[in-house]
Amino acid sequence: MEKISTKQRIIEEALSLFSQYGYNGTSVKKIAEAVGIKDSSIYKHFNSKQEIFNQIVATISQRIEKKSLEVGLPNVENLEDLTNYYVTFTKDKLVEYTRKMVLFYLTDSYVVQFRKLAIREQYSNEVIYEVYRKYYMESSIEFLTVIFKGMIKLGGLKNGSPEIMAYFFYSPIFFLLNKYDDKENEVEEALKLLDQMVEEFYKIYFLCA
Amino acid sequence: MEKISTKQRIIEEALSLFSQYGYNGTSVKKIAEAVGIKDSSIYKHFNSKQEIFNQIVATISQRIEKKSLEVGLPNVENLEDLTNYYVTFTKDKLVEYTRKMVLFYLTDSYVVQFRKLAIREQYSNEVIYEVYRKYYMESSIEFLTVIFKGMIKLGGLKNGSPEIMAYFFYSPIFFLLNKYDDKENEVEEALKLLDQMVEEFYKIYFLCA
DNA sequence: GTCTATACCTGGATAGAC
DNA sequence: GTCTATCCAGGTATAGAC
Repeated sequence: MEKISTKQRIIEEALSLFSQYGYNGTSVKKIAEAVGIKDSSIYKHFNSKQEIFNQIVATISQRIEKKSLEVGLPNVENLEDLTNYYVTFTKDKLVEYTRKMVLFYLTDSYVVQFRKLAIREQYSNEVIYEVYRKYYMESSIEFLTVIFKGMIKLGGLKNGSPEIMAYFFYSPIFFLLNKYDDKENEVEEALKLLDQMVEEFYKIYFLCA
Repeated sequence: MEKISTKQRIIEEALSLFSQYGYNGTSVKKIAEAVGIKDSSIYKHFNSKQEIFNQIVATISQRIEKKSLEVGLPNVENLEDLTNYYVTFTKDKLVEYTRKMVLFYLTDSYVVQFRKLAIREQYSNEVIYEVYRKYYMESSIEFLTVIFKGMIKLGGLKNGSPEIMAYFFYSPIFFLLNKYDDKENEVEEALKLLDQMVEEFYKIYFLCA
C-alpha cells in the first residue's frame, strides 16, 4: 500500500535530517520537502513532530537487532547461551567478528544516521540516552566479558580480569567508530588500524597459535 | 568592571544551556533569563546569537590549554620538546598523568560542558568538528605516540608500534569519558576502572618494575 | 491523503526611552 | 547598559476543499 510507503519515507527523511541538523534544527517543512509533499500532509501520518522522532527511536532498536542477526552477530539479549561462541573463538573468528561489527556500524546508513542522532540528542532526551548507552557501550562490554570469561575457563586466554580485557578490546573500536563516523572514504584506514589492534590483542592475551 | 562581568556571565550561561539543549534548542530569551536581564540587552554585548556561540568556541581552546598547563599536562603544540617527559615516565608518572587528565576532563565544569556542546554540534558545525577531534582524539594519540616512541628507544618499553600502544592506552580513557560524562556521582567508579586499565597496560608493555 | 489557507506562537533582532 | 515596545520570519499545527 502507498500509505505505509509514505509513512516510511517520512521516517527515513526525518532520520536523515535529524542526524544532520538535530531535532530542533529540522522543521516539519523540511521533512515534507524532502519527501515531496506539503508540511500539512505530514499530519495525516503523524500527530506531531515529536511523534516522528519517537517512532524512529522506538523502531530503530528492532532494526539494529534484526540487522545484527543477519550479519551474524549474537543476540545481546540472552548472553547465557553463548557456549558455541567462545568455544570457537579463535583468532580468525575474532578478526572476522570485529570486521563485521565495525563494517556494519560504520557503513549501514540507517545505523550510522541513528548513531549520529543519538549522540546529538543524548543529553536532552532520556530515552535516547539509555538506548545509545545500551547499544554502544554496555552491551558490547557485557558480551565480550562473557566471551572472554568463557575462553579463560577453557584455557584459550591468559588469566586475568575478563572485564578489563573487554575494555581493552572494545574501547579502540568505540574510538575508531567516533573518529571515522563522518569519513566514509577513510573506512579502509580505520579497518586497517583495527586489524592491527586485534592482532596486538591476540598477541597479548591468546595462549595458543 | 561590571561590563566584562555581564558579558562573561552571558557566555557562561549560554555554554551551560547550549550543552544541555543544543544551539537551536536554546533561545536568546532563555540565555537572558538565566543571566537575569532582558533578551534585548544581550545585543548590547553581542551582535547575534551566533556570535555568542563563536566566542565560546574561540575562547574555550585557550581555557583548556591554560588549565591543562595548570594541571601539569604538557603543551600539545610543541611535541618535539618532550625529552624530560618520557625520560621520567615511570609507572607512577603514568598513573598520575592519567588520573589528572581524566579528573580534569571529567570534573572541570567548563570542559565538561564544552565537550557536550562539541559532541552535540560536531555534525552541523565545521569549526567545532575540528576542535572536538583535535582535543579529544588526535592530540592525545599524537602525544602518547611520541612518549611511547621515546620510551621504547630508551628501553623502558617493549618493542612494538608506539601508535598502536597509544590507541590501547587512550581508547579506554576516551570510552570512559563518554560513558561517565553525565554521571558525576560515579566518577570514582570510572577512576577505579581506569587505574585497573593503566595497571594492565603497565604489566603488558613496561619492561622494568 | 494531498492540497491551500490560516491561526497562533516563539525566536532573533532593532528602535528608542531612561 | 538595561528596559519596553515592536517587527518580521519561520515554526507547529489545524480546518476544510478536493
